[in-house]
Amino acid sequence: MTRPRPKTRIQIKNTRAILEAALEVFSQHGFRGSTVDQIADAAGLSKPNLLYYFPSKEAIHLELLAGLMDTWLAPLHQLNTDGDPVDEIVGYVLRKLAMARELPRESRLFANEIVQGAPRIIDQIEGDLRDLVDEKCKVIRDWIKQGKLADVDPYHLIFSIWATTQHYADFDAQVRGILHPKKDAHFADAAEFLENFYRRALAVS
Amino acid sequence: MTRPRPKTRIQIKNTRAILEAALEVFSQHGFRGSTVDQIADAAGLSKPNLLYYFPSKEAIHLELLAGLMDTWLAPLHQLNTDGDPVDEIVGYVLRKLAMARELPRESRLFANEIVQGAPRIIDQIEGDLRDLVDEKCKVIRDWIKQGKLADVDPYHLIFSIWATTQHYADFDAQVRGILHPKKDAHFADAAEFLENFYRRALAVS
DNA sequence: GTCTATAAGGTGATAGAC
DNA sequence: GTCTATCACCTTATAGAC
Repeated sequence: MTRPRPKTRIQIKNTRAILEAALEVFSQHGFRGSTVDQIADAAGLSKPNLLYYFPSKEAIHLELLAGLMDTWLAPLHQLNTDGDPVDEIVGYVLRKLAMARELPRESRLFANEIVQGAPRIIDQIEGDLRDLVDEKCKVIRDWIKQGKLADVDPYHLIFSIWATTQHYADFDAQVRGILHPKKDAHFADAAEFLENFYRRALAVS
Repeated sequence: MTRPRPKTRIQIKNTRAILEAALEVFSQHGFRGSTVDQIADAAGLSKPNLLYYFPSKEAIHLELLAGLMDTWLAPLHQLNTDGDPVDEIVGYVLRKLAMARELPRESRLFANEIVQGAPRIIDQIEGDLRDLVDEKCKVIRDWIKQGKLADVDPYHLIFSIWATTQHYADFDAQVRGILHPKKDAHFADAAEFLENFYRRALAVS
């Protein structure tokens, strides 16, 4: 029941192995579709041993989501008030696209959770995430007022950036199915498309 | 085992009730997260009675996906070679957004399936869907050659349209969480944002 | 056509030996 | 800390009465 406190090297190693395995399994099958057995196998532990480290399947899922929130929000955090507005937005788009390429499992973990109504994460969405988005939307509004950016709704701009970039991680199976056998390394094409697209759409005319 | 062939009124009614209930349940919890019990309850039938109409849970899921493919593809089908290119693309965007508003369950049904690797639908993606996309991408390429549209990769343009519009259905929980309590009817704002956005990005300069 | 009852196997979690 | 064994429950699907 009580989790081990004074962490030995082996405890740290096993905890990490469990979280890594859980990310792999949860991102692929969703919470309900994943079994403790699968995670234990992937982590190289027995089921009871895994449940010695975490009290329940839900506890693993929660720790994963909470632990990844910072990584998830980092690219938006970096949006810099003092930079060139269009460059800043494009930079955000490209950072987010890089994250979809490098951390697709993390993206799908969140996608699975949100598509199903975000039951285990709604508090974080209406907390840290909303606060950060509100803050950055004010910055974008200022840029627009100063005539440095086309007049667009900042919230829907951010939604569009999330949608277009995460699409390449979350709907990877579809993207590959459509592009196959034409293209393999489609991320470079996506980056070029998105950069040009956002530059054209956001430039003041 | 054998499904009823000469369909009586009650059989038609029950089959429809099952598919309607299955759409509700599958779109909310995914395939693995849904139980036959839930679907039977939602359809107002007993579990054995439901399994008299469909041989298995998977059969219901398959019939749902196959039956919705046409609806799913209709907005892209309507893309008209002879229309004004920018208007045609914007029209497609708005039809797709309207579909996200009016048929969010259908959108989430596909989203759940694709996020998890599209195991039960990959053939349709690499079949009908890919053929249609290939066809329409040729049309878009022609428009670009004729100088009627900005030079963009047509495949990634279509991906961006899917992403930005379906986002409002698939990630509804997040959109509401961010916008709450500011806005309720955000679809009108989304439509305005997307129309202006695609017009600016696609106009020849 | 619809029901009750139940088979058959999976699943989260625990007990207790080592 | 880790294991084997097991419990209690859930879930898909079927059998057979009505």
